[in-house]
Amino acid sequence: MPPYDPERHGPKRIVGDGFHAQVGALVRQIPPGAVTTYGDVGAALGRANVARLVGYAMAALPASTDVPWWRVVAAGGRITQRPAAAARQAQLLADDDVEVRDGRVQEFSRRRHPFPQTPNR
DNA sequence: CGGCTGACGACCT
DNA sequence: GAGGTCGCCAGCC
Repeated sequence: MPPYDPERHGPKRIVGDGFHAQVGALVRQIPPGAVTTYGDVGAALGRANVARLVGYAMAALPASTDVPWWRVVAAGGRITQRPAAAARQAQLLADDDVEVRDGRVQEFSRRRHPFPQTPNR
């Protein structure tokens, strides 16, 4: 069997109020000029060690999404994606007046979005 | 139902 | 700094 091909079958859909949907709802709250990390989103949901899953949730977003996925970066403000996608993310961040240089969000700690931390479940 | 895939991060050697 | 382990969601075939 050939692997799943979004070019042919379209993007995965995110349905209901599962983990991916909760991630999308949180990321939607990030205003222009702010950024967050995969780990922070998981922590804001009261769940440590799910950074990877947050990354998966971003990867599953349809192209038409209203979720500002480019405001989610890796720990320390690093951009970790395929080079082509990272370039697109850097451009979108630049549109937010966020500077990315050498795969790094500049002044990362100052731009990090303060999510209200939900208690660990 | 089972196997595969995919934008991470803390911790360890 | 470079590698490996482990945690654990959700869609598709």
